[in-house]
Amino acid sequence: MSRELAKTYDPKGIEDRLYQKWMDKKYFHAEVDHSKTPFTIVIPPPNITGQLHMGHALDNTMQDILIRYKRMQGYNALWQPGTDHASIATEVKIIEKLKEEGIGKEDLGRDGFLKRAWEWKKEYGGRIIGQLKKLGSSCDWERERFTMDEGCNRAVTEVFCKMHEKGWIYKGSRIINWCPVCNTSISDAEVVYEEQAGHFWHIKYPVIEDDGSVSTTRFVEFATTRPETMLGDTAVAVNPEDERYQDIIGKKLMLPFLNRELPVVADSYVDMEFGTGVVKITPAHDPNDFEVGKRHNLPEINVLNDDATINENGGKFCGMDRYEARGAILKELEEMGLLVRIEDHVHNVGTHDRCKTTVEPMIKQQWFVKMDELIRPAVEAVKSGDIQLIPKRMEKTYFNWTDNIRDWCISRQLWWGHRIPAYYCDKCGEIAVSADAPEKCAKCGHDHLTQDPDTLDTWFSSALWPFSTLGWPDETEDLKYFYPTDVLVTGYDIIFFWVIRMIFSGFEQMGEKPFRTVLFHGLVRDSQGRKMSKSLGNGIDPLEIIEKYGADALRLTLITGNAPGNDMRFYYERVESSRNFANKIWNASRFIMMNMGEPAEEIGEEGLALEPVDKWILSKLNTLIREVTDNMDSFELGIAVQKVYDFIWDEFCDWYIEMVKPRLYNSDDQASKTAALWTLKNVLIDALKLLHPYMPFITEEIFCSLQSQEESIMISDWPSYRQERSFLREETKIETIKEAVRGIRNVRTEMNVSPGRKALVYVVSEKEEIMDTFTEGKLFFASLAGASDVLLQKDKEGIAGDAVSVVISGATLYIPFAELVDIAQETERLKKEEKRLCGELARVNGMLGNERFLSKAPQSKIDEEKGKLEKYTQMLEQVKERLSQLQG
RNA sequence: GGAAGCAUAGCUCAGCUGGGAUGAGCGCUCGCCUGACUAGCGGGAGGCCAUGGGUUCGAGCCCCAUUGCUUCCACCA
Repeated sequence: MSRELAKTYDPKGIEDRLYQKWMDKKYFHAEVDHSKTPFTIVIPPPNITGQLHMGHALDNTMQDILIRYKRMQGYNALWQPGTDHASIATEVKIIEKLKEEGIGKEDLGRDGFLKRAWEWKKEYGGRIIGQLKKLGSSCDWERERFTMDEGCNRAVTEVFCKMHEKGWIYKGSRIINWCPVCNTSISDAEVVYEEQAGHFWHIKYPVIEDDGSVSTTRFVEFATTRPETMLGDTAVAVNPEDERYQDIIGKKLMLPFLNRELPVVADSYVDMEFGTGVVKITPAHDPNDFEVGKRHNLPEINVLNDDATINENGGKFCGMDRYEARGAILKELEEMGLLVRIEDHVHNVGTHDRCKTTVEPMIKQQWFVKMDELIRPAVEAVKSGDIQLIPKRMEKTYFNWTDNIRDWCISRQLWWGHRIPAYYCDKCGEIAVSADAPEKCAKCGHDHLTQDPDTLDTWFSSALWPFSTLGWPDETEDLKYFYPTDVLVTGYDIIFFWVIRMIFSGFEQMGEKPFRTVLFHGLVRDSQGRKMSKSLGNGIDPLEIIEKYGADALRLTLITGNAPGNDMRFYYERVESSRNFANKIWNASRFIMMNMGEPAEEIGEEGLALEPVDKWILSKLNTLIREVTDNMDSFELGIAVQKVYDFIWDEFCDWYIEMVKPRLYNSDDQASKTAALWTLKNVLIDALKLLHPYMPFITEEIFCSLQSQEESIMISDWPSYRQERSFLREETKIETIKEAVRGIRNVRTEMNVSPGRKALVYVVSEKEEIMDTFTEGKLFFASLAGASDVLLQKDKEGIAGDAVSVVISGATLYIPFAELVDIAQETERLKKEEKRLCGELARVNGMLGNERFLSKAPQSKIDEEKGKLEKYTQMLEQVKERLSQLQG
């Protein structure tokens, strides 16, 4: 076997090869196994129209980390994948494509259109799956689902029928948001408000006098931002308390153009302070007016067609576009002297989040889900902590929505989606809701019924995702075993669209929450903090990053330096730094393999001549294992990997490997060399395991070449904390050495060691502890400023006082510590230290002298402080002694 | 109008339930091609933790106010 490995790590080829291997071995696959505890995550299904973007990359990296971690811990880990039909997004795309071919949606007809849609799905639906694989996602692809597959369709129909029977799904006339371009109603959540500069048109209507004549002197003035809606006015309202208008309440006004009589009604909805205190009421085109209309029994007159042109109720303006009509109406009003003035006005205009068209509130027959009862268990679950939101502050956002919930408009005038299972009798109009088309009308017996043409909001099926993917409505073993799922990972931006709806659906259909924990992440923004968007052209393609730096580097970048739920900025520099880390591990492993020679037979831990350095790194590793595991259990993914990163780079590479080199190069002591090699290899392996969830590819690649018999790191055991590997004494010892070495390095710069020479540093000390640490043997460390090699050794002759002796080019120098430093500098440093220690002591004394602290603080804390008191007192004494030496 | 978040090194951010800012990456600077790694090694300079009060033995962290930025919700004609 060749040990020749490239000097730099190149993920190209390696990643694809390993992913294929994992697939072949079926490591991602999970089946019901009652001997193991399940751990389940359902993927937020990406749209079939979608391409992998940074948000997906982050979301799926987090899920993969959790899944791989739990899998290594021995859980039966299932990551359930699938895609979303994304009704409106897909339909819009297909229409666009048809447009290029010069075909309209209507030309194809419903069936023809759906055929095209399925072709689209077949062609593009798999694209994003392939991209998720590039990222390393360990989903169980054998279980891949689609929101419009047979099972999900059944789930949707079942839920619709059940809820309809319960009376929680109803059909009704309401003001809904209508998108004239997409030609469909949209839910409140899909409306985005945009601030736009507009106008306030002050208009007046003439009063109809008691004798029936239209007054030429008495008018009522009001202001509007949408003059064209006047065609649908059926009243004018004032506040009942408003003194100014008491005389006209109950009178009638004349609506220009249409000669409709408008009653003046009194309603407390009107704000006296705002504008003129008069509001025109258009029940068919404004949600508030609709309510007023209901209270006063006003007629609802719809003046718009679905394409936002004026309909036959608009008199002579019939056929005009809404904005064209606005101009025409204003012009005529002006000519009639009814336009009083025009004011500039900035207001918020509702637009459709998909196409940015200004939505038009319209009165329509739509299907709704009644929310008040349904939402209750969903509120309770979060309140009681049955479902945990991370970070916790997301609960406020959650309750803000649940507290103000309105009925959910679920019908869409689209073709691509789940068709509503409602059938209308052609003869008597009776509605029948059922999974299968009824043969005849239950009321009149007529045998011809027509299905509702509308489809359901795309989130209706997504809401069922955690259990529909596990087989619901059938009572499957999967469902019993894997449900409820454990964690849902998603962005905070779809908390209303999706998270809440899954929660209430889970409780309603399953009688149980869909997941225990929701882990939110923020948005990935560009380096200037802007949202990545197509229109700005500032999107960064994760696949390009993977291509250039590798999936591991991308994953590490996305997961570090960011707290849950916070937005993050994407920097290429950070990807480079991640890539550099991959390279660092690669080279550390290369170093170890070079020294191992041919893959050696496994050496047992017992009987090893472990030296203090070995015990030190093992002890450090042991602590790391405990901390990382704790962090991951509390979903602190970024913190966990940061610790692994620091351990590998600083402790393992920069210190341990350097300290162990002399033992490897001068192999006179075989037992010592063996111990070093064993430690190198085993520490590396455990570190790789801790890193594997984050950087699956490189860890696997190294793991496999490091030990030929183990087939994969991803099914190896997660390292566990071992008490017997906690070597506190050795830790202290090596930390002392590190401090000494750093100290020597600092003075070294002033020693003018000529480049390319070797230096030997002998350390002489009366203090047994320091002696011991240096007698670890020949400690090698690189780059003591100018010296190409430096060896630290115990001096055999011994010189009083703390000192180092340096051998440069054959000449030996014994340098007491105190002389190595600039006395003025050192004095200053020591004085600072003294001051700090005095401060510390004051602090500790303050605490220990405080009765409230002593009575309230836990005993461990008090002991800790007592320990510090002792330590600081000692240190202060030493500092004082050194100071007096320097000054003396 | 209501709500939430953020303000810590030049930049981007970590700092867990109040207990020493040896914070991290990048950048900058000085010295090094040292037998794993220049995608590297070693050193260094950068912070009255936004402002003003308060609670506490002790505040980056808790409370109040102020300023600036971001986001979400509601939408008043």
